[in-house]
Amino acid sequence: MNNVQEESLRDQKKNRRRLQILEIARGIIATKGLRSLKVRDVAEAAGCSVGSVYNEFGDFDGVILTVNRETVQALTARLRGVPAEDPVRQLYGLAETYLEFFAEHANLLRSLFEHRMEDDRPYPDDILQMVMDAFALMHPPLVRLLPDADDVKIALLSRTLFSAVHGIISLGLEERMVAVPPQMLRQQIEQFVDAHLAGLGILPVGARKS
Amino acid sequence: MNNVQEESLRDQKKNRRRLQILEIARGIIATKGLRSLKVRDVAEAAGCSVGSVYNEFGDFDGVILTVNRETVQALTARLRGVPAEDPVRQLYGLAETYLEFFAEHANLLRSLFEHRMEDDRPYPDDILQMVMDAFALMHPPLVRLLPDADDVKIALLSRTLFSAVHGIISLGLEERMVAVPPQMLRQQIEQFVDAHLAGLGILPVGARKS
DNA sequence: ATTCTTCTTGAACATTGTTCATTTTCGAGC
DNA sequence: GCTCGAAAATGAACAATGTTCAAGAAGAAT
Repeated sequence: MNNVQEESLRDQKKNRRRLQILEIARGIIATKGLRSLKVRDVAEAAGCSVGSVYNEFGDFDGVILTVNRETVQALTARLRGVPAEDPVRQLYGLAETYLEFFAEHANLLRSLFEHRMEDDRPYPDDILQMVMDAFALMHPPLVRLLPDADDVKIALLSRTLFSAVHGIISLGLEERMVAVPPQMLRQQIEQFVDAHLAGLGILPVGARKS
Repeated sequence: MNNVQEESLRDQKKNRRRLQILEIARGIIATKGLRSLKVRDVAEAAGCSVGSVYNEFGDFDGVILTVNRETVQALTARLRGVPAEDPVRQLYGLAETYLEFFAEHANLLRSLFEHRMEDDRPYPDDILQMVMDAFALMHPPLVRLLPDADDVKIALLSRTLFSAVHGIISLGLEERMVAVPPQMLRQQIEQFVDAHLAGLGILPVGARKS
């Protein structure tokens, strides 16, 4: 069969509109929060009817989930860009990059972590898996730093450590909680990772100041 | 003036109904999640009209916020019950008690941390303050363990550490994320606190095993 | 050009938060 | 006890928003 997608005019329009809807939805979530996302607003801004949104995404959750999927993809791409030469620096870098990304896209991240499905339908597995994979990015550097440790334990440690960083950042950036003044967050994160690595018997980065 | 509240029949009914509404709303949130909470369901279960719910709480957010307020109060009460003899044990106890409480009332805690107000109205200050106070409960034991440290730094450390524990627990208990197998969470938390305290130069609890 | 398939539309419907004129209930003064 | 005014309760109506679907439009196939 001929897989050289000779895209039909119909498909072109469909794809263009799909991207447009997503861009608009993402913009609304990012600027005004998930709770302000309304089907009619999206449809109007995209210049189509509400029915088309449903045609394309099944239901409104479908739009949200697609945005969330792209959010975690963007996050993963950013995290993968952290240099891996030095494992300790890599861990710092992952935490700080997560902080940067979260600060830039706070509402998108909240949509990813806080959105609940209607009824009790399960969250799509692929998104869960991608989040897990992102949180597992601390695994390789930890393996290098703790070569004698059990791999399963390191996997757990990776998720625990990343979850801890996530907690510090997500609460710290929540202006309503004012848990930590934002300008201090980066420093707090650094000290936190520092102390934790020291507790694991790993040399702090201070010993190798550039 | 006579403050010996001789409660009128009217006030009795009002208070009884208020408590009833809250109990029903809390039950629905706890069992089916915040998203399943509907005015009409609450009103019907409480045997009154929807108007009465509005009379008592202003709007529906008022019901949710009142439940959230009581949740953080209950949490604080539980955390205050952690023995304070030994500061290290106290820190462990706070983390484990938070885990217990979160596991028992996961949906109520999620309502507390994830609920967004309509429009952009601010979250009530008193609730924020109570959450902050709860997260500051690690302050006293940390002061005892780090007597030479700056008090402001310890305050930040307290919130950072508690936020980290919160992150580990909230993601770990999120079945949809399956970040950490629940039965291992307690152990993970223990190891986490352990490593972090060690990193701060504090003797691990192993050195003082009972 | 005709037909067939598919997509689009938007009005209608369903659900749910909110309001408010009316009715009911309670308490105070007689 | 009765009456009256204040306060509360009511629930129908309204508003906002997610969802469906019959009818029409647009593109593809012949």
